[in-house]
Amino acid sequence: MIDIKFADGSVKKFERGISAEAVAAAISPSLKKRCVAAKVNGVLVDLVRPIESDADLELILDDRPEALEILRHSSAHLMAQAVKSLYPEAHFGVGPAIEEGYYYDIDFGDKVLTDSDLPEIEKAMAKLASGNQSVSRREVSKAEALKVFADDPYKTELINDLPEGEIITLYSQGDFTDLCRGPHLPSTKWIKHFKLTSLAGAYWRGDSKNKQLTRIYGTSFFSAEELQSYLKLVEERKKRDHRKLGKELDLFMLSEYGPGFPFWLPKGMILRRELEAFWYKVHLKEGYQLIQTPIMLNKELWVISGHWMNYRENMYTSVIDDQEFAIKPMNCPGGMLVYKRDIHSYKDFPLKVGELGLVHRHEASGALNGLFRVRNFTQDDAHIFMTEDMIVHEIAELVRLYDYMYSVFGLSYHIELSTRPLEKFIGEIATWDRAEKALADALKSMGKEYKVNPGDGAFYGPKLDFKLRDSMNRIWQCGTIQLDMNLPERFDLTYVDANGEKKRPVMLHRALFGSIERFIGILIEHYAGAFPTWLAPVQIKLIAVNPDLHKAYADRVMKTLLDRELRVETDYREEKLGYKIREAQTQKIPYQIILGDREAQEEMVTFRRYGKEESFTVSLNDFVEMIQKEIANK
RNA sequence: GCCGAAAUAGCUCAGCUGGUAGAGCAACUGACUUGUAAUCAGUAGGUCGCGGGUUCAAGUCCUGCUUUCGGCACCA
Repeated sequence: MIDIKFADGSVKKFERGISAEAVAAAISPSLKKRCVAAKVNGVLVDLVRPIESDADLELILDDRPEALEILRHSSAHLMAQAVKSLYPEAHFGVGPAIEEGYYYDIDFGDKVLTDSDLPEIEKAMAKLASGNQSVSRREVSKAEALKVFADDPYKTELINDLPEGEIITLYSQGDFTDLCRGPHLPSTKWIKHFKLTSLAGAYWRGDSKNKQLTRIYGTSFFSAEELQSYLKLVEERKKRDHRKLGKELDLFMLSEYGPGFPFWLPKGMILRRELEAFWYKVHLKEGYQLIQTPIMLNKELWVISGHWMNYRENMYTSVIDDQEFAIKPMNCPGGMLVYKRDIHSYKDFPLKVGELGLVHRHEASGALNGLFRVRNFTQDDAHIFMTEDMIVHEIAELVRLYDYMYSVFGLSYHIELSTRPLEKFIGEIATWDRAEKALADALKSMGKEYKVNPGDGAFYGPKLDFKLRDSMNRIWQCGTIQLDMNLPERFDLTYVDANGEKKRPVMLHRALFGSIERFIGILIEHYAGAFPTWLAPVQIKLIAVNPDLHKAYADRVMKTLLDRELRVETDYREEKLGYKIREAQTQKIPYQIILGDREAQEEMVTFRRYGKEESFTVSLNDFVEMIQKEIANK
């Protein structure tokens, strides 16, 4: 007999070699029904794995995130089984569970799979799943595994890469066997609510030098309701797509004459200018100085900065008077020149210099995506020069600033600290260690949680990245704070210390929105195009009930609102009220004001908020006061 | 850049196996004179992304290019 200790601390005796499934069944049949897998001594295993000695046992029920991952992983296997039955020539790569589902990379040989082939695969999956095949696990030697997958070049490659002596496991269901670490569901009967979602090319082992396989994406849930609500979320994201809303709300456009170079339309321009005005205002208050450096600078500058060496393929260049020039992909080299114009004293520090700088980067054509990935964009950049002992305090100041700015938009975030790369890095390891510690200390001093990404820093220094979560539960990397141990050296930046000696300053690059263009794209989707009043391109729509009778009063109201710097549009068309309301609503204008006899007689306005049914009648002055207060509070 | 798909009126889309284009919305004109999410009627609007080819005939088939979309790779 062995002792099984449960998560609640209780201990029970069972026969040696009992499975978690049998343990669950012994407790209650209903528990067994909901069991997907088990954690034995903290290790996730199949439900049917025999437990050979005393162990801590945790049953993984179907409401656990781990359970969903197992379901999806098993769904990927089921899909592979279905594909194999339909396309016997197919060779399989890898098929993991991912954030919102699973995929499998498959080599179909000469056969080109299209979306229209997916339903057939789905059908085959459903048929196989309903067969209630049991899933079995088998441990084999490397030689044996190679024999099983002798005809499968990708699996063979994977097996060959496994360390000698490692226990290799195979999972089988019906006539299908896959190389897999597991764990898996005990039976395919669990897989009921799934869908194949899309098809794409994907490089074998994620390397663009390798052959491209066909990747089939799918998702899977334990209940029909969860699948439905996921599909609804996908629909909602599509509705909020900034490319679609940008077109519908006349914010920006793209032209095939300039792929990746967005055009800002009048309404988008207002949004953009409001955002920038806010940024300028806050940064001036924070003690930043503002500069603007040229778009295009001589190649020699980029040689000094190191960009010419490392990133030349992504830079646009041009020859002017026999001299090679490059359009800036980053603002820092220009900023360095500004710093060097003057002699600096330690008394000037921290010196905070901001720039909304338009940069150009030649992104791969396939990477372009609306405002999210463009070839020219405006970085809300700043460079902070200081002494090393100021780092902790300045980082803390920045985190406080970011915290405030993101909160204005209702965006939550988490921070990731990326540390020194293992190979490609410059400078002394001791300096890196100090810099990394300074970043971490700043966060700790503020009680901020953070995740460490070891080795993920830039070659010139460690960094903090701010990952925002939007209203659709997606993560966007926007803010960044990077310590740069490279440029001050390359540009020979100096300051004069208290002893009158020249010293090397420490420099920080930082961006808060990252790219103004991209951030606006995020805001469009985050707000679903219904911007808060301070950002809305049109804040108020004035609708005259009967243009003939009420236009004069409406014009007076408009003048008052314009005088108060509110953004107003009028609708004097000879249409039914409902028609005009509807249009204002679809344009997501925050306030609609209805003006008719009742309002004209007493200098009143009747307003209705976007998305709300009720309307309120107040004096024009009260309305102005209310909306101005709202705008001021953001 | 790579794999796959797509491009038709300002927008959203239809156009089957080839027979020189169609709807709804928007625009314009007129009627209606409107009180909270689409009043009615009419008019106009297109080198079917661009080039080449097959054919008596191409939006439709083939081909090159451009752009877009879904991914992959990339993202200092």
